[in-house]
Amino acid sequence: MGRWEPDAQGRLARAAMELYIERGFDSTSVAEIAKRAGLTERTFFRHFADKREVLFGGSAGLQDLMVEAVRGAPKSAAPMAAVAAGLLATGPLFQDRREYARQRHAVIAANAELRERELIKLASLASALADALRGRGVNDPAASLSAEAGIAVFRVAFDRWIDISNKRDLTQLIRESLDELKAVTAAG
Amino acid sequence: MGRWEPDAQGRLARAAMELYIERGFDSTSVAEIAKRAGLTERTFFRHFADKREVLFGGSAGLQDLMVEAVRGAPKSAAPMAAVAAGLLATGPLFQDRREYARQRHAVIAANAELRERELIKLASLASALADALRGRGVNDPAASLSAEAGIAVFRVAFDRWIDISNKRDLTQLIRESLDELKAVTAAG
DNA sequence: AGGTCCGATGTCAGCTTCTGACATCAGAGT
DNA sequence: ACTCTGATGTCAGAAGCTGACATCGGACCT
Repeated sequence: MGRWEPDAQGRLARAAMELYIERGFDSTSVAEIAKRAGLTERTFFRHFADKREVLFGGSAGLQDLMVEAVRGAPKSAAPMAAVAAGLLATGPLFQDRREYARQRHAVIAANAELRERELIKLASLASALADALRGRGVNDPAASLSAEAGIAVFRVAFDRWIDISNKRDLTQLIRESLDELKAVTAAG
Repeated sequence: MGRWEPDAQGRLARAAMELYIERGFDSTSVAEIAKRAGLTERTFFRHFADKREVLFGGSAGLQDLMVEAVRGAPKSAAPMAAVAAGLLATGPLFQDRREYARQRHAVIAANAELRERELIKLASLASALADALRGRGVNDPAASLSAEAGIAVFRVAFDRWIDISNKRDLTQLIRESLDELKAVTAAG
């Protein structure tokens, strides 16, 4: 046995999530999170840059996944098709996590600061996607626009997937939203 | 003469902008801003919800302008065409403010918290646009997608307008970006 | 075995952002 | 004159976050 209980970061993340759900994000202090995890406030800030970051640890993985899929798309694929490949690659990642996604989504939706953080993560995603497209030889502004449009599609599809009345799977919803975007821009 | 110097809010905003430019956003404290404006810290927070909000006071006006233009678009206009009308309506508002826009943009770009705040303002804009479209009888997800795509276009066009090497006017850049989006989605 | 070093955590002191509660007082309205 | 309002000041304090330094089990070396 080590000097401390193992997985400090995991314990902090779980304690934080519990408290955010129990009493809301604003009403839980870092001191409380640390206490529940059996650690100190200072240690919390060694594992997470700030109180919000607890909820966004997974976003780097999502980004890598999308970027790899864009990179791996057929050379002949049009920019938007490559983006579509990126979006669709994330389906499996969320496959069995709909309930968790919904809880997390509820916590974030209830708080303006968290919504801000989520938006910047998505912006970072869009930026990474645009970079990946440029790596495929796509020029700006086509690269930026395709990436931004792709993220918009992802958001819309994800929100629909989260929606309680909706039982279709994420992949399908992404496809539908892509088609909708195509229809809408063609008609404008 | 009143009990206090007039235009407290304006003085605070100017003092803040000066300091943000001089020493960066992070390195200026609210106490300093208030001191330069000849007021107290507490008064700053009566005029601005937080330290960031100083830079985003105008966004409500922008939003109203866009929404009105979407509402006023011809009944026969397709969703994306109505959005385009909204975007193009903002051209005059920025006509003679390119230098200010550039300074403000530089301050925001240099700081993650400010970028977060900017993103949420744009998201609010997208949401208002989507509402306006629904008011025209456009259903979801077409309304959300058109609005999000419109904001993406606006961002891309605005960034290009800010770009020092670029002398074209905002309206023209918006038109070009709309066409690019159309091309890109049609090809995907 | 003994010694040394490392890295995760603790402790403490401090700054900054932001809020609530209450005081002050010029000017407007009566 | 009297009151009332609203913008500002004053004060105290919670909470987020950071730097500096201490602690000490375990890994690694000799």
